[in-house]
Amino acid sequence: MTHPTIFDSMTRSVQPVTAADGRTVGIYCCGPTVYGPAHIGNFRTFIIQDLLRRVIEASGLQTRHVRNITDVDDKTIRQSQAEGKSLESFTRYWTDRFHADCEALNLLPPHVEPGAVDHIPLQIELIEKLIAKDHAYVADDGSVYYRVSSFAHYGRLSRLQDREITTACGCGTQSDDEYERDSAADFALWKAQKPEDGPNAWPSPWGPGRPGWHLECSAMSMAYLGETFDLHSGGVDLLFPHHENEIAQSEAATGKPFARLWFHSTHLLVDGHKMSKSEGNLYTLADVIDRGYSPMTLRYVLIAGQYRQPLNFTWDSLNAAQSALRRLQHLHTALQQRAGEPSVAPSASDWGPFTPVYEALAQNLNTPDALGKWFTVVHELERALKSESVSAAQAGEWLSAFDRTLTLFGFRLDAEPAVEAPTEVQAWAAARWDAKQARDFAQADALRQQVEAAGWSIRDAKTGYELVKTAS
RNA sequence: GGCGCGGUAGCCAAGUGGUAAGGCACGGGUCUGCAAAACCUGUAUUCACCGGUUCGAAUCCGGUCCGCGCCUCCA
Repeated sequence: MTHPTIFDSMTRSVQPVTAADGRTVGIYCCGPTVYGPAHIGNFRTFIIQDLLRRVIEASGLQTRHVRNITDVDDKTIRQSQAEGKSLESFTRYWTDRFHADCEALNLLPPHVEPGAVDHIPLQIELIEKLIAKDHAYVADDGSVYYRVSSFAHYGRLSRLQDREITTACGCGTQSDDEYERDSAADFALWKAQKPEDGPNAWPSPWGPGRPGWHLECSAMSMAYLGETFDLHSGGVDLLFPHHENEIAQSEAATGKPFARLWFHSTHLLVDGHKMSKSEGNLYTLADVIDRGYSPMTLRYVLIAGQYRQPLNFTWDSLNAAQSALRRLQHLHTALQQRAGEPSVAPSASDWGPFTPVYEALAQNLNTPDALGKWFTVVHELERALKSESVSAAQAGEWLSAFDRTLTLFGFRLDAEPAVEAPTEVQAWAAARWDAKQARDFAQADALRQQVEAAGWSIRDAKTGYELVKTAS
């Protein structure tokens, strides 16, 4: 079976995903900061990571998937203060919301999901190591900074040569609270408590404060996956400075290589521009559902582009995805009917006719290619079911291979929840059926129009009819 | 300015040297009282532009134009 590969940002080349121990691939994904609903751009990254994990597991390797929850930083503190809530209850709420969205999108739960607040001592330990090795220094206010100049490899991942903040963006002036640093490129490992932080501070050898953002990922990834682990992942925007800083912190502290592979997914765009909280053009899963689309439809849209290409989100793309998904659902139903009721236990080791689909995914997670190959097979099976006499056993085999493919993509083909039509619409439809049976087609057509004007359409079958809500 | 990604049919999008996958939409057909749904079927002599290499290029090289991302919190 083809071994999965991905584009590694460090070497800028496609590399095989391997387990250093030969069995379990350790994966660390930078998770959400829980101060509001995650947007669909966040979920593009999480879904791609989910897909990667599924492909790795399908290839025969195990995974250990760690994804953190950032539950303390400027934004969580500021927002919880503004709402008069404790940081804990505030982040608890948004963490629960995040989990609900993940479940709806059929994301496999990480094996470990550590939160920054629960790992403060671990982070303090890491800072102490860095200070001891002279990679960090304590500022007058009790903050601790990482000395970027002390780490020779700094910039290797992002390839940004000039670390000084003196670029053309005109933001060369440091803000007031940054004067403590020796160099503008240095970043905070520990932030001393400020009045606006309220009670949100933890004791440390340098006084009360809280950990810097980059630190939690270094501390927790190494704690749960080891000082050197297999794969580190996140959105491209984390490449610099977040991941660069993680490398600096971790490798300076341990003297060992940090992550063996770096996996980054490109941004989701809206109207050709990056979707982000600061741009104010973000959509959430709730927005998508409000417009009448299922979470699976969103999952399809977010998978439809290769992860290294920018993907421009449009509402029309959801329509296309919905139609495509319906076709899959249809084949599934047809296979089930042909296979008969007691379907054979799936032969879980065989992709059957869907082998090219797995192959495409294993090859640098080429989702568009995989989807293309998938529909080619779908078409072939549809034709076979229609024109040839496919045995129940054959259909059963195809069905189990198809189900396996669905799982590989992470699609759940739950039947659309049946929506009850209003009683008056139901009455019109019933009257139309009677008129049709009486061959009073003029009356039947008039009633059909009435029903359609109300937003419903009638699908006749041999022995009855079905009411379906018209797509809005 | 530095670093990086990209420009393929109406839309989305594979394809990195051998003669353009797939999805959506649209046209035709089967079925239907009519429809819908479903299935069958058709649709790019051409891959931003200009040169070059080659028997052969969307694919390689050089140049031009355009879009986007990062360089600052950010998936």
